[in-house]
Amino acid sequence: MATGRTHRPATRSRGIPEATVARLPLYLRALTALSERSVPTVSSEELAAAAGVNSAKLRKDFSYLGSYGTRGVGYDVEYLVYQISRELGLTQDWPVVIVGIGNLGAALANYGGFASRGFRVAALIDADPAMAGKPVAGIPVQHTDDLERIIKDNGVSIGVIATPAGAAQQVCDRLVAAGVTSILNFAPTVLSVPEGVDVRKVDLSIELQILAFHEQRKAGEDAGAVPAAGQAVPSPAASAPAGAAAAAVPGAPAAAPLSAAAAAAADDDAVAAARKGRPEGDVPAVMPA
Amino acid sequence: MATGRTHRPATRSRGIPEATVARLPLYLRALTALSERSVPTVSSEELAAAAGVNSAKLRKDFSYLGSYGTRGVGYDVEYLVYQISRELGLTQDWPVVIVGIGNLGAALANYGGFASRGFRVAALIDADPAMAGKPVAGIPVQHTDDLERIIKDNGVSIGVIATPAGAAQQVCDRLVAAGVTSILNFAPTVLSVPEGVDVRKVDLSIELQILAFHEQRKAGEDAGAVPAAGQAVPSPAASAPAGAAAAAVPGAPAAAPLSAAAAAAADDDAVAAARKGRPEGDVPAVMPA
DNA sequence: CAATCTTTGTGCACGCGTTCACAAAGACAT
DNA sequence: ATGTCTTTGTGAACGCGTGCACAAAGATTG
Repeated sequence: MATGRTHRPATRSRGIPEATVARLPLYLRALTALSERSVPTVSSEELAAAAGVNSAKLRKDFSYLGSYGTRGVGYDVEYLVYQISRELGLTQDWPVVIVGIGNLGAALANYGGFASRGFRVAALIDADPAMAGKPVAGIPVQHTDDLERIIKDNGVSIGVIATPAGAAQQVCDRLVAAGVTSILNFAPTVLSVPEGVDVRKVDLSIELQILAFHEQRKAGEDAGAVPAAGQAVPSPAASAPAGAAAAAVPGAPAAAPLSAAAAAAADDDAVAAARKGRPEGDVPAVMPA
Repeated sequence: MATGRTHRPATRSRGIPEATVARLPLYLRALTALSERSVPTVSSEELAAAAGVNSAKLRKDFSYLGSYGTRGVGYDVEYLVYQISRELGLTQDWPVVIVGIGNLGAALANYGGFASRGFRVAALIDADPAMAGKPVAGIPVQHTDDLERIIKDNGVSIGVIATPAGAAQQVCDRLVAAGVTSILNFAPTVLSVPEGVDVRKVDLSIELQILAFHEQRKAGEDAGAVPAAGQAVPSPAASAPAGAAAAAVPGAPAAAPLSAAAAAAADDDAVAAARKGRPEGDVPAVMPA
C-alpha cells in the first residue's frame, strides 16, 4: 500500500467516510471481475471475500451510498458497478499528466490500470531535453518548459509526480499554479500545497520499512521473545550533548539469532548512534529520472 | 500513499501503535536530512513541520519509543536517527527479491531508496526465459524456476511482487512456501496468505480513483453545490431484477455546471453501464511484465 | 396466504488515533 | 541559588472506524 495521506483533516466528504472512499475502488475491481464473468448478483458475503474485507464493513460502506441491495438476494452487479463508478467520478474523463519520465514514470505511463476507468494519460513531461519527442508508451515526451501550456490546453486537474525528490516541490508548485488540484506524489518528499489541493503519496521506501518493522518483531518473537519493554537502552543524550555524541563508534550491532541482536545491541548501540559521518543511509532519491 | 493494509487486525505490535510505526520512516527521513546538514538538535515543532505532521502527534509518537528528548532543548538528531532505525529494524540487513521485472520491476530495482536503509536487492526474478541473465540495475535477472532456491540461499524474508495481476497469487504462494513472511504487492489483486505473513499493497489505480473522487467533489462544489444528498437516483434493482436492472436507470441526478458533465454522462451512462461484455473498464492488469 | 429462509441495513458499543492543554523538567541567565 | 523561559511528555476528551448482532425486508416454498 501507499502511505501518507495529506487530505483535509477528516472532513468527511459529502457524507461518505474517507475510509469508505478508499475501499470503493476495491469493491469496484471485484465487481468488475464478476461482471466480466456475467455474474448477475452477489451477496455481501461473497463480495466481501473477493475484496478482502469483512462483510459487515462492506454493507456499512454501501449503506453510505444508498440502499442498493435486495434483502434475501444481494446486490445487482451491473447496477452497483455503475453506482460506485459514478460516486467515484469515474463516469467522466480525467486527463492526467505524468511529470518525470524515468524508470518509474515510464512504468506508470505503461500501466494498464491508468488507461482504464476514465483516466487518460494526456501528456508525459520531463526536464531532460534529450527525452523530448521520444515516445514512451506511445506518447511523445514533452519538455518541462511547456508544462503550464500542456496543463491548460488539456484541462488537466490531476498530476502525477515521478521526479527525483529534489525536483518534486518545484514541479508541484508549477502544477498547482497551472491549475492542477490533485497530485499523486511518488517522490520521497513532503509536498506543501495550498488549501484545496489534494496530495496522495506513494512511498516505496516507507512501505518496506514498515514491513521490516513487523519482520523484525516476528523474528524477535520466534527467537525467544525480546523483552517486551525492551528499553534497556541507555539514557538519552542527556549527559552526552549533541555534537560530542559523534565519535564513539563501537562495534556495529552484530547479528545473532535475529532478536538477540536487537536486544544485545541496544546496550552499546547508544554509543553506536554516535558514529557520525553517514549516520544511517542516504537520502532516498527516487529515479535517476 | 499506498493503499490497503492486510495486517493483523490491530494487534498493536509490542506497544507501538500501527499508525505510529507508519510515521516513523517519515521522521527518519526528515532527521536524516537534518543530520546531513549537521544540525545537532531539533524541537518537536521543527521536526513535525519537516515531516508534515502536527507536533503533538510527533511527541506522542516518540513517547512510545521512550523519553529521548530534552525538555527546553529538543531532540538530539543523531541519537534519534539511531533509535528510530533500531526500532524499525533498519540496523540489520534485509535481503529483498523482486519478482516480475517489467517496467515497474525495473523501476523498483533501480530505485535508490531501496538500497539505502538496510534493504538490499538480493535478486530479480522473472518468468520470461528471454529475460534470464539480462542485467537490470546491475543485477542479472533469474528465472522463476529458481525462485525457491534463491529465497533460501539468500535467507530472504521480504518479497516484492510486481507481476501482472494474474500471476500474483501464484508467485505469492511460492514465496511464502519458500519462507518469505513479508510481501509488498504491486499487483492489483487481493492476495490471500496464511497467518503470520504480512502483506502491504501499493495500488496506483486505487490512489487515482480516490483522487478522482475528491476532484469530482471539488468541481461539484465550485459549480454551485451539487445537491448534498444527491440521491435522486432511481430505486435499486428492487423492482427491476438483476440483468434488466442495468437499463432501468431513469434520469440522472441532474446537476449544474461542472457536475453537469457527470450528470449528463450519467444519463446515457446508465445504459452504457448496461452494455454488458466489457461493462466498465478492463481488469487493471499491471505491467506487461 | 402463511410460514420459512436468506440477506440486507443499521443501532450500538468498543477501541484506536488525534488533539488539546498543561504540569514537569531542564536549560540558561542573573 | 533562584527565577524565568523553553520544550517535552502525557492525561484526558473526543471523534472516527470497526465489528457485533439483530430486526426488518423481501424472496421462496408449500
